[in-house]
Formats: sequence, C-alpha cells, structure tokens
Amino acid sequence: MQNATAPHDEGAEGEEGFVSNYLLYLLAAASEAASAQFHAEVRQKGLRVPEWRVLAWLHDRDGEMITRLARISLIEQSRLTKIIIQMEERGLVTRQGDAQDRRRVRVWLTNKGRTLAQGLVADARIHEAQVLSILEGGDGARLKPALSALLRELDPESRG
Amino acid sequence: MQNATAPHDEGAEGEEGFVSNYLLYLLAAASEAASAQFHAEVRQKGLRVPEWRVLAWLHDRDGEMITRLARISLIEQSRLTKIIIQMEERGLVTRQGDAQDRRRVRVWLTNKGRTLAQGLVADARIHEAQVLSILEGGDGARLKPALSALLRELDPESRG
DNA sequence: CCGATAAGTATGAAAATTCATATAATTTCG
DNA sequence: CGAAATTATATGAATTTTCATACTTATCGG
Repeated sequence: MQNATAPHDEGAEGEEGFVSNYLLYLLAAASEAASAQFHAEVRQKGLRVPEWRVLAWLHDRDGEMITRLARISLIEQSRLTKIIIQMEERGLVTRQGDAQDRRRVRVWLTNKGRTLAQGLVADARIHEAQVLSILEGGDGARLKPALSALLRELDPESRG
Repeated sequence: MQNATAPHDEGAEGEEGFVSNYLLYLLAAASEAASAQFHAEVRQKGLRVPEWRVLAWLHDRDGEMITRLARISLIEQSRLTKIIIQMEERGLVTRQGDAQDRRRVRVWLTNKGRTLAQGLVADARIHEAQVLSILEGGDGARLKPALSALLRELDPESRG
C-alpha cells in the first residue's frame, strides 16, 4: 500500500535526493544508528548518555575540570555542572576545587564510579567490534581514521 | 600551567585512552564538529535544527507522513507533531489528512517553505563541499560511502 | 599595585524534549 | 463479520536542556 498515494516525486527517476547523501545527515544518522543499541544498554544501567560520556572520559583521565570535560563530552557547560552534581549525589564522582586555580573544579571518579566505568568501557569495546565488523572489507578500516582527521581539522582544541 | 596539577594519568605513556579512538565517540564528535557552523547559520535564519531537517526532507520529497518524517529526520514522533504544528503556524508547511488512510497526516511545503528550503539546501551544498575539501586526498572520498554502508546495515528501514 | 578583562563555574527562569498514554482508524484473523 | 491487535497522531505532565547572567578568581596592561 505504500505506493497507493505516492507522494509527489521531486526529482527525476534515478535521482536520490539531496539529504540521503548529504554528509552532515550521514554523520548524524550513522551516529544515531550506531549508538542506539549501546545507548539503550547504558540507560538500562541507570545512566543517561551524557553521564556515560563523562564516566568514559574520566576512566581515561581522572581529575578533569568541568569546562574541558564539557567540551570533550559534547555537553554544554551549565548542563554538565548539573549532571556532575547529580553524579556526585549518586556517589559516582567527587568534585574538588583546584588548589592552584580556585576557579576550577576537578572531577574524580569514586571507586563505585570507576567500577561502573570499567564495566561500561568493556561493554563498549565489545559493541564497537560488532559494529565495525559490519564494515569488514571495503570502507571499514578507513572510517575511524577519516573521522579522526575530520575532527582534528574541524576542532583542533578538542584534543591537543 | 596546564601541567602544574597534571591529572592522574590512567594508562601508559603512549596510550591514547579509550574514548578518543572509540567509534561511537568519533561519530558523535565528528557530527557535531562538522555541523556546528552550518547549524549556527540555520539558527540565524530563525530555524531550529530539527526544523531544517524537516524542510530538507520535504524539499526532496513532499507530502511525507509524520511518522516517516520523524524517522528519517531523527526526531521523536510526538516532538515532530509539535514542530510541524509550529511550522504550520509560521506558514512553512501545511498538514493534510491522507484520504486513503485517515490516521495519517501528510506534510507539504508551502511556497514560503519551499523557497526557504531551497535556499538552505543550496547553502548546505556549499558548506558540505567546504567540509569535504578538508579531507581531500586520503580518506575523504570513502567517508560518505562508508557512512552510507553503515547506515544501510544498521537501519535498513530508514530508506528503502 | 590597581583597574580592566578574561576564565571557570553555578544558578534560575524559560524553552525544549521525553514519556506515557489517549484517541482514532485500519488490519488481522478466528 | 467483529473482537483484538496494530498503526498513526496528538496531548499533557514531568523532566531535561538552554540561555543569559551572576559570582568568584585569575591574568593582563600600565
């Protein structure tokens, strides 16, 4: 039935349309599609996605300050402040003012937070391998390098 | 000064950490970074990003129903309903019940909406070319095909 | 050293998004 | 056929997120 009321066809026959091959769409859609399953797992463990991102970064490097953690975790600063406070209340992290620069607040994993983070990182590795296995052959091997390069060029500060 | 209170280093020296080479992070971060500039442009023209996505899809194919438009535009259904109502109030689209299946609501661009969409699509093409030019050489050529393939495998329904 | 500017974080109101569910129409199939 | 299940959209309350800005501490220029 899906062709019964075939909506108006903009372009010619073979035309695929703009969006479905538009880089920004492909990036957003691929990100969503690739993440959906794992993010569902994250939520089942009682975390929101931004919280998982914070845990993952702290797993890599503990004691980051709020602003930088926000930048690398793709979270707006004032929101991260709120999230960190909630995570502290749940016993996942602690906040400590930086002695050198008392404007800064550094965030550290608690043991509980670290255990959770380690478990999730392990899951994430497994899930990542599954997703990458989809692309075995052709383009798979170059996807991560290409994304890294793009990121490096577009947002030099993000790592560095 | 950034090393004065060098945060605890989790891994070994050469170790880059988990997240910065994690596929789901690279996808999300690259998507954000690549989109940031253009999305700012969109907002300057008085649209939110989801509204732009809807316009772009309708530009390609007018008269989509709400549910499908939501799926392909990466917007949750009840939210899209609200957005479409607002866009209708702004004179960008019109809604029409489908005669064949009266549960469905199909969305059509108005002339105003179409003009806006065409302008934005033109801008998007230019911006996309700029972003892709960053990757000239190496990996650039295969990025879009790789993302398409990933998408196709992960979410077969989204097109087709 | 002082005033001005900048950097880092927090806060609250406003806006948005999500979630569960209501409502309505269609399809399935015994 | 007709009850049950399914599909499509809308709605409202609750939660999340954004935005502007306050507040504190640090840095810079003279």
